Formats: sequence, structure tokens, C-alpha cells
Amino acid sequence: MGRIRVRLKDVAEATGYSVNTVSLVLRGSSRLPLKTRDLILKEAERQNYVPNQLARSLILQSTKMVGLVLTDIMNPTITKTARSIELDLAKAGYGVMFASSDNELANEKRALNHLQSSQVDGILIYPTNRNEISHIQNIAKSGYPILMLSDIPDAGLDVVAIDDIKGAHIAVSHLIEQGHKQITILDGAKDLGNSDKYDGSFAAAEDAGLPSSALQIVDPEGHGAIHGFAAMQKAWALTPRPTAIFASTDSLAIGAARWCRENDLRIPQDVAIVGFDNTEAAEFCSTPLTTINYDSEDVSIHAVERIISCIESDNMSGDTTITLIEPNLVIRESS
Amino acid sequence: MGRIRVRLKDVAEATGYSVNTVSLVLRGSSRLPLKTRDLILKEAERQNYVPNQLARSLILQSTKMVGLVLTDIMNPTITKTARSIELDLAKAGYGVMFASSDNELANEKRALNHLQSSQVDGILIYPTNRNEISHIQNIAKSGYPILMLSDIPDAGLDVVAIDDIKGAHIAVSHLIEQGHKQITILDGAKDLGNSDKYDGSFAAAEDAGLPSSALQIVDPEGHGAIHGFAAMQKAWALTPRPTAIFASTDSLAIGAARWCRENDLRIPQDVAIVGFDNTEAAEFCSTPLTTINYDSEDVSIHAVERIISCIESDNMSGDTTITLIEPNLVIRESS
DNA sequence: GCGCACAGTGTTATCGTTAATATATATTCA
DNA sequence: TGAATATATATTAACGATAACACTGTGCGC
Repeated sequence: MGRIRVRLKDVAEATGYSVNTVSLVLRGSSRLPLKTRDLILKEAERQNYVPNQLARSLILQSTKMVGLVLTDIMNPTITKTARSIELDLAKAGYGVMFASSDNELANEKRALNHLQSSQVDGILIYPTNRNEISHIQNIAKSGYPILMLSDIPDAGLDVVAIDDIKGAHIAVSHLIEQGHKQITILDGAKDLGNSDKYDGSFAAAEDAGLPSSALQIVDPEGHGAIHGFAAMQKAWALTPRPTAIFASTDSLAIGAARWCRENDLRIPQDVAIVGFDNTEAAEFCSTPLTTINYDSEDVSIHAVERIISCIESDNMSGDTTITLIEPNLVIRESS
Repeated sequence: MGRIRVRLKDVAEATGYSVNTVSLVLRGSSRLPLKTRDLILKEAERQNYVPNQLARSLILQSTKMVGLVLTDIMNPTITKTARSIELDLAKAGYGVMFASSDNELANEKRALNHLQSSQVDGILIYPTNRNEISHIQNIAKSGYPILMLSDIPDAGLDVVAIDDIKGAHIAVSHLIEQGHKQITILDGAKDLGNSDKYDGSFAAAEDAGLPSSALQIVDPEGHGAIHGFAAMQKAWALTPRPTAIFASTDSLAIGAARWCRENDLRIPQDVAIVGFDNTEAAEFCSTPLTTINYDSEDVSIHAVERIISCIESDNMSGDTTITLIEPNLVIRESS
């Protein structure tokens, strides 16, 4: 049986040694004779001793934990990145503490508070809203290591993220090369102050010599496939009617494709569709989706490297780094 | 600026009060005059004080955290359930600490150790392998609140889970009702000691008066759509050739459907397919999938209620409860 | 005017661990 | 032999918070 929580003290009393000796042995010190070590290790095992990280971290002034704030735990791209980050952090000896904001600023603030109060050594965050970052800036200003996983230019914050502007540029350029002259963008991020995918799209149109009227925008008002479905209906009702869709996420693209299918539009003959993220679903949906590849592992590697360097060198020099990962196009059947 | 970590002591020194007084105020005590409270609250805010949960939990002997061990963070059903659990726990004033085993026993053990050492008040777990649960039983035996999210009969452990046997029974019965007499099951869980979906399937065949040879089994050797794709190829090569597929997850079903599509088989005319889980992808894939609905919210509500009751009543009575949620069939176009 | 209640605050011990320092015994070497 | 060194262990003070208790001073009743 044993009591619910076994402490060093319990092992110490059972063996007749002091707490300190037990602590030393369990941390693998070689300063003690083998006989003593053996005895203590056996007793610890017998009592099923599990070290108390709270007490340990309290005195070590480090939890070896990094906080990760996600906007949407159901978004496969974010989940995939989260998983990569977890693995890469583990390799470096750090654990992850997850929190999700569900794209609500209040949740984000609560999550940040919770993570800080849990004394994580650093924080990685997919910020919710580009227009509301003062709370993040405050944390950064106090010297706490914190890194954005989405680009917020000129915020004085560290960033490691996919280059959405370039991604959108590639996607739209691809559609233009296929001969499309009227393209609808499905994207609702502008509310959150993120116009990267617009900017990239319009830049692509301009570079190709198309008027900006070649691009129209429909806000899907949500992230799920169901929102893409509804948005596609709106897009099809526009005049001039688009011949191609650039959806800001694969989920939206898949919903849009479904609307097309239900309305007997052929993809890509009647409408071409390009998504963004390169999720598994994009490959296995009715018409395999042309999409922009979000390289989770690359983001993860850079983000983990940077946050750990911030944690382990307490240089409060205040200089920030922005690392943008170049996305690439995956051409399938939808375009 | 301020130092990285502001403590009660810093606020105390700045205001001239003792640490205890500051602690009382910050915990919202009404025993102190408004003037004092105001002063202290303002100073705490000014210094950007964040309470140290480590220290707090250490003395309170409770972290108000529940650990959640997932087998596969990329599985949308598990992720969805995780999210429900997070919300339900939050309502009850608890946080969640995630860990993933990636279906590896060693990882599971490491995760459990880590969670216990982080002093979570209780643990919810999707166990990896039914044949290897002694480490879980040990934890339970020591009086630590722990609950399985997958049914392990006769293990003496608390369970809240979907009734997979019944789910499989419903799925296969449905196919039999549609006139199918040769059905292939795509499921690789037997290696992990979980034969629920087989058992339910064979029971359904028996109940319908079909010989057990009516069911054949293909092990997809993996969980992704890609494995379903390969497994479908094997299934189609079987003699007698199946007219219907029961895939143990939607992911496998979607991969199988994709193989059919690439090989010009019509669904459901040439092969009917039934999945399991009712993920979003099942609704939006090329042929909307008939599937068994996994009611994440129901699982979540029961699991959270039970674990909290275990945590808050330290009754070590040792009696265990098994709660199985009845799944239901969602009929779409694939059958 | 004396004691008592009580509001307002401070002191001290505590949680489980680690680190720095101390002690006690054994071993080595001049 | 005796000091120096090494080995094996214990003691004490932290870490940041909370809780039990202790103290001070005012106001009130009798």
C-alpha cells in the first residue's frame, strides 16, 4: 500500500540515512559506497518513490518546462507543429505545458498567466490577435523568454514562423500561371489584424500585371470545413464569378470543394482550388488538393533552438530575431 | 523592467507590509481595510506580480491539475475528447497537463512518471496496451486517482469509455442488413490486446446467423489514411473478395476509400465502407462516410466527474466503476 | 480604569527538495 | 605519532508561498 505520496524522508527513515544522503543517491551521485547506494535505491523502488518536481523546481529556480499556447487544438497543422515542438524540446531535456486560447484574447491572457505562474522557463505562442499584443510585449519586456509562432512585424518580439506572405504569393501566382484571371480568397484573418495572405495575394496579382480587381475576398467567418462550404456558396454568387479559389487553410478548401461537388462543379475544370497547410486531409479528400506546405518540423526546430538559447543565456540584451520559413507549393489535382 | 520573477516579498518590501499581509490581500481577504488592500493590489500590479504556483501547490498539497495521457495527438477523435476534457475540467477549477505516449509503452511509463512527479492531483489515460497495465495498477493501488479512457475489463481500474464492442456490433449489423455477406475488418488493435471491435463484429455476424467465415481481418499496421490505403489493397486481394469494409477508424476508412477511388471501384455499389469515430474528415471526404459516432463530450463529462470525485473524496475504498458510453450509427453515402 | 474583544498586522513553522557547510571516522604519509 | 587528506554522512538554510498563531493597539462595557 504505502501512503499516497512517498517523500525522501520516508525513504530516509526506512533506511536509517539522512534525507540528504538519500537525495544524493537518487540523483546518481558516485560519492557514496555502492552498498549504501544499493540499499537506498532498493528501498526507494520498494516504496515506489517519485520525486516531487514542485519542490525540486522551486529550489532549482527552473522547471525545465516550456509553455506552448495554441490558438486551435483542432487545427491539424497547429497540432502537428505542437507535436514536433514537443519532440524537439524533449531532445533538449525540456517538457511542454500546453494551453489553448481558442482564438479568444481573454483565454490567451489567462493561459499566459497560468503558464507564467506555473514557472515555465519560456513560452511559445501562436498569438490570437495582431492588434492586441501589449500583454505579450509586457512579458517580453520583463525579460521572460517568449517567442511568437506567427509573424507580427515591428512588435519587438522574437518570431519563428511560416512566411505567409510568400506562401500566398506562391499560391496565387500558381493560379495565375494556370490562366486564372478572377480569383476569390477565402480568409477571415483580417479581423485579427493578420493580412499577410491578402498582401501576398495582391502582390502576386500585381507582379503578374493583373488589376487588383482580379482578386475578391470572402470572409468564411470561421475555421471549419463547414465555413469553407458556406463561403464557397458566397464566392460563386459574386460577380464577376471566380474561376479559382485560394483558401487560407486546407479545412476551408475542403469545405469549398465539397460545395462544388454538391453543385456539380468540376474541380479543377470549373473551379480550381488551392489550399494552405498541406494537411493529411488535403491529400485524401475527394479531389486531392493543391496546397502550400507548412513545414511544421522546420518551424519547430528553429523555434525550439531559439527559445532554449533565450532561456539558457540570460542575456537581456533585448535584441529580437525574426525567422521566417519559406513555404513551398504542392501541386495535386485541384488546380 | 523589474527583475524576472517578482515575489510576495518584493511587493511586501515596496509597500512596507509583511509578506503575510500581502499574501492575504492578493488572495482577496476582506479582513483588511480597503486602503491597505488598494495599496498592495496597486503595487502588485505595478510590479507585474504573478503568483508562484510551485510554492503554492507545495504547501497546499494540491496542484488543481489533472494529467491526461494521449496515445496519439494526431488522432482527431482523441484530440477532440482532450479538448472537451480540458473545458470540463476548467469548469471544475482544474487545469490539464498533457502528455502523449505515441502508442509506445516506454513513453507511457515515462509520461505517467512525469505527471506523478509534477504532482497532478489525478490522471486520465488512454492506455497503450491492454496486456501491459501492471504499472497502471501499481499507481492505482497506491491510492492515486487514475482513470482509463478505454475499456480494460477485469483490471480493477476505473473506466469511462466508448463501448467499442457495441459500436462494432452496430456497424457490422448495419452492413449485414444492407445485404453484405462478406465483410473485411480493418483493425490492428489486437497486437495491443484490444479485440473489442473484433468481438463486436463476430457477435454481430453470429446474431445475424452468418458463419464466422463471413468476416475476414486485415491488419493495416498503422493508424494513418495511408495505412488504410494499403490495407484496402490487401482486402481486395482476399478470396472470397469482400463486398463491404468495416474500418476501425475513420482515418483507415478514408484511406481505403481513396484506394477504391483510384481503382475505379464505386462506393457503395462495388464496396460499402463503414468507419468509426465520426470525425470531421468523414463528413467531408470524397464519399461521405457512414460511421460510428464517438461522443467525445459524453466521455468527457463522465470522466471528469469521476476523476474529480476520486480526487476530492480520499475514499480509498478501492471500489472501481466502469462507465461505457453507447455509440450510435451515422449513416451517410458510403454504405 | 480595568479587562476583553477584535481589527490589523507580524512571526514562525511548514511543504519536499537541493546546496553549502559541517562533522565524524578512516586512511595516508612524513 | 600526528597532521593532512579522504570518505561517508548529517545539519542547516534556502526556494516562495500559506497557515496557525502571536502580537499590538484601539474602543467598549461595566
